[in-house]
This record gives sequence, C-alpha cells and structure tokens, in this order.
Amino acid sequence: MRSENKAGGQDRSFIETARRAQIVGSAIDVIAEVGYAQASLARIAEHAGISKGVISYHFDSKDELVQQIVDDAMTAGDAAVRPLVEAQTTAADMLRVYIEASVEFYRTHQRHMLALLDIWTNLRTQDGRQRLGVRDNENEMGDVEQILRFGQATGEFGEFSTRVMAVTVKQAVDGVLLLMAAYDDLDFDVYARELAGLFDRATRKEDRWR
Amino acid sequence: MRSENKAGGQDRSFIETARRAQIVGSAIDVIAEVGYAQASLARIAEHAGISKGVISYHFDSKDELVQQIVDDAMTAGDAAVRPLVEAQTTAADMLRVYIEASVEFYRTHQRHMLALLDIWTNLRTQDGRQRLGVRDNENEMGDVEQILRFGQATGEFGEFSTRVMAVTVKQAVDGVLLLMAAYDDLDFDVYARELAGLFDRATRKEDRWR
Amino acid sequence: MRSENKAGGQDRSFIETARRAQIVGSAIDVIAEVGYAQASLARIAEHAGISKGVISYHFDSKDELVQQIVDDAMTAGDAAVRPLVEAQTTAADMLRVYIEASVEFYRTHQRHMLALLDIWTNLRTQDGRQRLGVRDNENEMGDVEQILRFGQATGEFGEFSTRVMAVTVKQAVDGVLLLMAAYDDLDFDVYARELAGLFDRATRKEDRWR
Amino acid sequence: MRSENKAGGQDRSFIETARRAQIVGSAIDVIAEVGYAQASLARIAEHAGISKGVISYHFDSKDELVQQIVDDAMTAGDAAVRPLVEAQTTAADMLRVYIEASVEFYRTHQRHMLALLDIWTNLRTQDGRQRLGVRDNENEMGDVEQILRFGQATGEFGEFSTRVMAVTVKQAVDGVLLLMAAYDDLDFDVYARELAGLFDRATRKEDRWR
DNA sequence: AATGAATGAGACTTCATTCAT
DNA sequence: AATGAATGAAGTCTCATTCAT
Repeated sequence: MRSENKAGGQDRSFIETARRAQIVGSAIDVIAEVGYAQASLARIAEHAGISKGVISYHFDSKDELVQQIVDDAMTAGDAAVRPLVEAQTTAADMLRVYIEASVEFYRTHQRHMLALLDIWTNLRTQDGRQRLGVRDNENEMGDVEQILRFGQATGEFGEFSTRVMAVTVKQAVDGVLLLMAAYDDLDFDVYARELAGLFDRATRKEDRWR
Repeated sequence: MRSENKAGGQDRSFIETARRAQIVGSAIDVIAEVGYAQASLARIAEHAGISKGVISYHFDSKDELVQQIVDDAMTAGDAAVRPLVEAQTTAADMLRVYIEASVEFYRTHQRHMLALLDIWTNLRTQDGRQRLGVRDNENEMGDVEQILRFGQATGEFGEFSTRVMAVTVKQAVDGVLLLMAAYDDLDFDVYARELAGLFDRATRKEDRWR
Repeated sequence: MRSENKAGGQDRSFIETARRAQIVGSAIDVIAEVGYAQASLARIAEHAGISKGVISYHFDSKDELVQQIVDDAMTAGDAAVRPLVEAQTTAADMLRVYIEASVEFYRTHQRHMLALLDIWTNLRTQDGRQRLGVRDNENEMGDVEQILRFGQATGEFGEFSTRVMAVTVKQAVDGVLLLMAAYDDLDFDVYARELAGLFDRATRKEDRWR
Repeated sequence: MRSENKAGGQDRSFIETARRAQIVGSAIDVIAEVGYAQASLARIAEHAGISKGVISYHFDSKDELVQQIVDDAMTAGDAAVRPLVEAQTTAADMLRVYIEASVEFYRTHQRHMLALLDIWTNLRTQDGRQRLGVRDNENEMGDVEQILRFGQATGEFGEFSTRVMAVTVKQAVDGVLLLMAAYDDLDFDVYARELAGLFDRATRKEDRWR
C-alpha cells in the first residue's frame, strides 16, 4: 500500500504512520473549513496542535501532503463503494448501488470530500496545468463506464455515450456537496434515491414498453 | 448596466471601460491557464502588457476584479441562453434548449467558464466560508427549477425532486469543462445532444406508455 | 510675500493663487483629521473636489505644499499675535498678551495648528533629520525670548534661563492642542488665563515683596 | 509582567525575549533617527542585521511592535521616576523631584523618548483619530495632578487649575527633546534646575509674603 | 523525532509623480 | 489650466521551506 511505505521502499514506523495520519486529518479539516488557498501549513499545524516543522519533517512538501489526502480519500471511497457494486448482478442494480453507496460515503466523509473537491480544482503542476483531471479519475470514471457498457451489452441499457453518461453520474454525485454546503438539513437518502431514479430512467432501454 | 457604471453613479469613460475589459480579459486568460491561486496581479498585468499598478488604478481591489469576471460571465451566459429558452413553448423543449444553449455557450466561452469554475471554488469570505454557493446561483438554478416545475404542472414531466434535478442539470453542463480539459477533440454537439437526451428521458412522464 | 510669488520671481495669477489657497486649505483639513502620514495627495484632492494632478500642477512636490501650510500658519499666527504684543508697554503685559493671543489664535485656527503640529513632527529632510526644529522656530521663540530678556533688563522679571523659559512657554501654549483633542468642551479662556497666571508667577521678580 | 508574556499566557522563551528586545531596540533607533513615517520594517530589519521576515515572525504586526515600544518606554519611565517621587514628603519636593527625575530619564533615554514622541503623534486608529492622547497619558498626567492637588490640600500650593498645570509640566519636560535635537551641548542639569524653579514659583502660595 | 527560529520570495496595495491629451 | 491614466518603488504581511538544536 502506498500510504504505508516510503518512496525508498522501507516500511514506515508506527509512530510515523500515526503522525502522518494525524496531519492528513488536520489538513482535511482545515481545507474543508477555510478552503485550499487559505490552508497554510501553519494553520494545519495549529489545528493539529503541533509545530509547523513537523509537517515538513514527515512530508517532503506540501504537495506530497495534499497528494496523500487525495490518495486516502479515493482509496477509502473505492473501498466503500466497489464491494457493494460488485455484489450486484444486473447493470441497473450496479448503477443504483454505485450512486447510493457514493452518496452515503459522501455523507459519512463530508469533510474529506469537501477538501478533495477543493484540492481537485487547485492542484496544479508547476507549469500551471491542472494536476488532477478526468484522466486521473479514470479509475473511478472507468468503473462507472464499465457498468454502463455492461448494461448496454446485456440490453438493459439503451444507446447513449457511456463517457458522457459517466461524467454526468460523477458530477451528479458531486452535486451533493454543493447542496450540503448550502442547506444544513439536506436529506442524503432522498438525494440518493432521486439520483438513482434519475439515472435509471436516463439509462434504461425505453422501448421495452413500446 | 451594472458593469458600465461606477459605484458613485457616474458613467465610465470609454478608455476606462476598455481598460477594464482588457484587464478582465487578461485575468480570465490567466486564471483559466494557471488557476486562481496562481493568478497574481503581477501575472495578470504581465499578460496584459501593462504595469501592475494599472490594475489597482482601475479596480479597487483584486476582489473587485474577480467579482467583475463573475458578473460578466454570468450576465453573458444569461443573455446567451435565456432568450432561446423563452422562445420555447413546451417544458421539454425549454429544458433541451437550455442544455444545448448552455453547452454551446461553454464552447464559445471556454476560458471564461474555466475561470469562473475556478473562482467559484476559491472565492471565500474572510471567515473562510465559500462566498459563492448554490444560493448565489439561485437565479440560474431557479430558472431551471422553474422549467422543471412548469413541466410537472403541464404533465409533461413525471415526479422527481426539482431541486435535485436542477442541481444535476447544472452539474452535468459543468461536466463539459472537465472533458474539455482532458480531451482536445471534444465534440460539443455530441455532448449537448447526449445530455439533452439524457435529461429528456430522466424527466418525462414514464407511464404515458403504460 | 513669499506665498504670492513664484520662485522665478513672477507674480502668480489670481486663479493660481486661489487654487493654491484652496489646496492648502484642503490639505490642512485632511492632515488635521487623519494625520500627516495618512494625508495622501489623493485624499487631499478628493477633499478639495479636484483631480490629483492639479496638486502636482500647482506645487512642485508634496513637500512644497506642506511647506506652504507651515508658512501660512506661522505668518497668520505672527500677524494675529505680534501687533497685540507690541501694543503693550511692560514685559509682563507683553508675555500675558502673547499667551492670551496665542491661545485665542489656536482656538480660531484649531485645524491649522493641529496640522502644523503634525507636520512639525513629520517633516524631514532626505537624510532623515527633522526639517523643522527649535531653530526654525527661532523667529517665534526669539520673540518670546526678547520679551523675557526685556523684562529681566527692566527688572520686572527675575533670574532664569530665557531659553528654557521660552521653550516652556511655547510648549505650554501647544498644550492646548492636546487638551483640545481630548476634551470637546475645553474652555480656552480659562486655559489662557491659567497659563498667563502661571507664567506671571514663574517670571516675575519674587523679592519685590520681601 | 505584560511585556514578557504572550497573549496566550505562555512565557516567552529566552531567545524570543532577546530577539524582541533587539528588534524593539532597533526600531527605537530607527524611529529616533529618521522618524516614524520613514521607519519601515525593512529599515528596522537592516539596522538590526536580520531579515525582514524575522520581525513578522516575532511580532504579529507593525502595530504590535510599536505598541511594545510605547509600553516599554512608559514602564521604564515610570519605574525611574515614581520611587524617587514617593520618597518625598512635601508636595513641592515631589514636584521638583518629578521634574528632575524625568529630565534625567530623558537624558539617559534620549532615543527612546524621541521615538516615543514621534509615535505619539503618528499612531492613529483606523478612522484617523489619534490613538494616543492625553487620556492614555492619564496615568502619568494623573500622577502629576495628584501631586498638585496634594499640594493645594496641604496649603503648599496656591490656587490654579491642576489640569492645566499638569499638562504644562508634562509639556515642559517634553520640551527638553526639542532643545536636545537642536543643541548638542544641552546641559540637562541646568534645564532640570530651571524647570524645577519655574514650577516652584508657578505653584507655590504667593501670599505667604504678603 | 520534534521544534522554534529564520529566510526570502512573492502576495496585494498605496503612493507621489509624470505625461499625453 | 486641468485631467485621467499610468508608472514603479516601496510598504506590510504571508508562506513554504530550511536548519541548528
């Protein structure tokens, strides 16, 4: 696992692992609360109750810390969603479960996902190009697309661009973050059900009834 | 028109208007290219081929410049989309036209919208809370929701949460930016058509055929 | 008169004189209100309802404008006080009248004197040394000292350092500005009378009664 | 002691205390030499032989640094003068010792007091009003006034406004700074003795001899 | 393993001054 | 005679990073 080994290959000590986790947690909190741009190492260290230098000691750079957040969040998300999806047999069920499980994960990991969304927009390479794009999302995006293609192959789903549909599904799930930020009393279950229904109608073969 | 008058009420001179437009244009370019966080006044000035002080001369603060970008982009988007939508008679047509016109606007204003998306994420109030949220988007969001409710009232559309559907429509259209950044050869027309079809199926009353 | 002629020797036009007076007046207001450090040309121009460039047009530099304020205030002060003093015959009366007339002038020219005090502290030569010091005040200081020496010569006054006494008189009169700033309801007449009494006792020959 | 503890309540480390003292010292030197307005952090840092950032590291803002100077100077002045005054029994002696000790303090702390005087004039609140005024001086001013009232109560002193007299005493002592700046060879002892005599005559009951 | 201290680059902003119109 | 526009220097402050302890 990437997060438990150094680049050199040696295992991290227990303490090191714990410290990194603590720092990552604080970084998530701070980014979620004040935004990526305002999330200075000083603020993160203060939130963690440690000295600024500790972060530099455990992470080569701020970029590495941020990358760790991204890795952690995506790994956790994958772990939460994939097994449930793979337990399904029909493409329609897979899609529905993917959406429901994703929204549920967003609910239980609100701060993680708020931070991730912010990082996503802001993380750039030195030449200014966005470091994270659809391509880095290919794993997840690919998973959804696979479900969609599977459904088209089995005849459950109608004709549509699997790429466009996949992007839309991903964006739709992210939409929960926007509403979350705006309305404290957002009902995640309703949101998940609505979304599931929406994409069920959008994907399934229509002429079954014709 | 808001963008052509000062707070004091006086009209701006022609030169002032032109300079502001030039600066706003440069700012959009720079933000779209290197991201909001890296878009310093120095970089924007350099891109515009002017001195840093000129920006401060024409804009009270960086915030005002950024707000001008937001205002301009949203005004232009509204102007491009609304008339076309209002020319429609059925809700289904309105929704389809809204999506198609929006995607078309995104195609002709790629840099504007990339910049806007970046600003959206990053603009915060002093206490860290996001300055722009769903609520600031209410105008546009509200427009979509109105279409959706109208469709439900006329019986064209089925039952669904208009709020969730509206957010999803908005997010889906924004999705074009993600694909755009990843694939140079993106076919906007296909994207628009796919999206229109997707939401047509997702919204229309299903049991007409039952 | 210095203030009505250019360095070159030509007379100023009527308009030029009026403009300079207007600008000087605004500068006094602004300096008195927000302090010398915050009194930018922009603020002064705004207060005068003119463009920033006008100031630069009529004054070679900000320093010249400030020097004009100093000259004006000191000239006016001298004109208000000197005739009254010179109308007295005894040194004691001269000193009393000097103090009373000075305080009265401070009352009618509060803003001028507040500004002057501020400028006094802040005006420096390029190498950092204070441009205005006791030596520049020699005129006024000298006047007071002359009165004091006159009194000692006539035997009205006792023995004391005329220099120390003169500085103290000047400082005492300036003290009215401090109280003015702190207490809105300051009674200038009482202040003047107290001061006059104070220095009467401090200067007069004591052993007349012995 | 206020100056040795952080706002949070923790003690400062030895190094921190030393650095702050060094920076305060440099700031005093620079302000005394070139004036408050020209005393930029860059100049102060250069004078201290450190990097500009060090100042920001040890002081939250320039204002905090300046406030520290004020606190230090006033605390030191109080410590130098008060014990000597309190050792006296008669009001006349108290006043004389206050003046003599103050002038002596000004002699040994010339740079401090020059800086303090400059800061006093220039420190303003955001709305432009002077931050330090007679009221902030109440402590010291109050001390002098107490002596004066005490003397009136015991019958040592005659009738006069204690407030006006107190302001004048304070201003008279400050006058030493003006002469100091103008004449290198100023004899502080003479100045102190002259001032003491001056205020002795100005305060004491006159009609003892009548 | 951790920290406090220091750095230097770069951020935004203010300002006196110059200049073409 | 006046103005609006532009400049470039200098101001304070923030920040990621480095380093001695």
